[in-house]
Amino acid sequence: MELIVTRAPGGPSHSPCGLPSSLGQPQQDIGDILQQIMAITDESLDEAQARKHALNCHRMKPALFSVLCEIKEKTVLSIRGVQEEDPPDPQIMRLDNMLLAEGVSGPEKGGGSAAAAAAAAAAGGSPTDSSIEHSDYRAKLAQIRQIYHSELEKYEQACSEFTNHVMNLLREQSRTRPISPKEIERMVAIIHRKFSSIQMQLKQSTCEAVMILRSRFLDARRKRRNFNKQATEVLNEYFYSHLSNPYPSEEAKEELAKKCGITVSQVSNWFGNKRIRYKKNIGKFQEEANLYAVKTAVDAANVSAQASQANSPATPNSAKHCLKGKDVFFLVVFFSLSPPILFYCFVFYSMFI
DNA sequence: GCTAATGATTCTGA
DNA sequence: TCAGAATCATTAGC
Repeated sequence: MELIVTRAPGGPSHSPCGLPSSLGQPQQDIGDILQQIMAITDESLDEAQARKHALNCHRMKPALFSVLCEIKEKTVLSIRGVQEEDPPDPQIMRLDNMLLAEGVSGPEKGGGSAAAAAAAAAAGGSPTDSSIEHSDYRAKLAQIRQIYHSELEKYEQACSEFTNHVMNLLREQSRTRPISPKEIERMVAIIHRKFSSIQMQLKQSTCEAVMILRSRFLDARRKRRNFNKQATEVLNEYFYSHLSNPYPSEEAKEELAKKCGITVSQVSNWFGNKRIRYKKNIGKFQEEANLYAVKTAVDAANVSAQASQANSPATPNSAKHCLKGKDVFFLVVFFSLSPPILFYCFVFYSMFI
């Protein structure tokens, strides 16, 4: 690098801009200009503007600028290669994929319908229940989506504003110091990187919110629904009619599940709970046991009566009604008697029918 | 709001 | 692996 500084022949001792045009020695001249540049930051804004203007008009400015360009070029060369393009952040990619899969980012697709449906099935709810759950889930997901997009828009706007501001500043500064377009690009990249870390936090928070929503929705215990009356009756009938061995086989469980409109594991849970609770408090369940014993007996009797009726077509309908009246009677008797007597009553009832 | 009932989960032992 | 036991969380009735 060689800097040739020449004094304007016969020129004034001060430049038209008010700066001393020379100080006798070229080196001293350059040193003075540099000192003035460095001092700009310590000055007030108005003073700095005036000083900037004066420096821009200084006759030594082009020479100094070219030197700075030369130094800058070397510096940039030395750091070139260090600032390579960053590979896409795997964490951001994961978050993006998740948000896309959940329907939070990307096109709206009735986000999480599959999750909602799966959760409804897992909870064993009725179709009506599941549709209510489904719409609830979708509404909450839509809320998350809306917040996410509005925040994202804010960040993007802030990022763009800040980038423009910095670019304008650098362009302005490029008049007094050498700033290449590449440097401006690099600065923009740095700003974007900073903003993308903020964006990542937003994405992470959104993912967490979706996860919480999903876990709440999928947590069957939170959304426990009592089985309907018919299902409970079917299960109780089986339980009390197999009281000596209330352990349904897999086939029986499947059949019960089908009858009750619940899953096999729900049937298993029900029998597990029932066995333990019955064992713990037999007295409490005795009445229920009696009821189902009678019900089973009545059903059996009805089947038997229907069979005999089929064999003797002359039997009048009134007989059937009479039988039903007796059923009621025996039901009353069953409830009013103690369990040991019930057994004999049941035997008597069977014989009588 | 309290309490009993109930479905689900978790832990333990055979 | 399955059943028993304890416990949790929710629902329903008062």
